[in-house]
Amino acid sequence: MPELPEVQTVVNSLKSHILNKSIFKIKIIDRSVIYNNYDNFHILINQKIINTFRIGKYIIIQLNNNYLAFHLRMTGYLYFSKKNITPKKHIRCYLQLNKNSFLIFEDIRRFGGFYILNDLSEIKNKIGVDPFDKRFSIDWLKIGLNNKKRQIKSLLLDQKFICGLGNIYIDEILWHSKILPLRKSNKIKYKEVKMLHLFIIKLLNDSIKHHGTTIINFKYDNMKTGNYKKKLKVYGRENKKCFRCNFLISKIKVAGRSTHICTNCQR
DNA sequence: ACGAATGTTGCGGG
DNA sequence: ACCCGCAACATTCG
Repeated sequence: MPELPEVQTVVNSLKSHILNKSIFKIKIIDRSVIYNNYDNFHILINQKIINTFRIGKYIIIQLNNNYLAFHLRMTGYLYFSKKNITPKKHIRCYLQLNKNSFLIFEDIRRFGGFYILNDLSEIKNKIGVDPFDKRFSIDWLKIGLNNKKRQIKSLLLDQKFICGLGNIYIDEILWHSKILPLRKSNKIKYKEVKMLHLFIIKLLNDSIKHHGTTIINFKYDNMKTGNYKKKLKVYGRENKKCFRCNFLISKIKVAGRSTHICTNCQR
């Protein structure tokens, strides 16, 4: 579920609670939550949290000597709590920061987890350009799209190309840009690239302002949900009227993912 | 009641 | 290079 705006929302909500606190205790309830280095996790004890930020869809927690890189995948929920409420069913691990401070990771489907890293190169090497990076320009996007012959939606889903977009925002961005998701990336015209570039930035920013989109599971802080769902134009609106032309929105599969389009005004 | 679907990613195979 | 299907897993929907 969580895409860039949801991940940013989580980072923003955690920051003031966890910054400058040290790790006092680590409880791993489900071993599969650590993507690497399982045996080493005790090295984190007594390290201080000196920063937290986002890279792509990763939540980075910077410590004195290491980084934790959390990925929420579909149903991850990372939040700060003043109480230890670990008997809850889907809690996979937690960090106790001090007597009344816990950083808790819940995950219903158990796909999420974190890496323990010495530096961020491993993460940076496996993802592409962030939409808020200076490198993300119209010309860069044009070259990147036209160098490949992939379905535009499939390419936008590829985190090695652009990191942070996912199924919901891609449907929304393509609707705003009036582009069908099945179009080949090398056939996208300059004018369309300009639209894509504009709406990628605009929709992500708008969504961050609304604390992201909650369809089913996404939560941040203490059970708060995102409000951007109200702004969605196509996602989840199959058989409803297109806000631009009143044609009925249809739902198809593209790149194996549910995809919402207006076949009248997207070309 | 049971198969399908759910916002993610990574892999193997054609 | 690119596309597809499947896998990981738990829950909900039709």
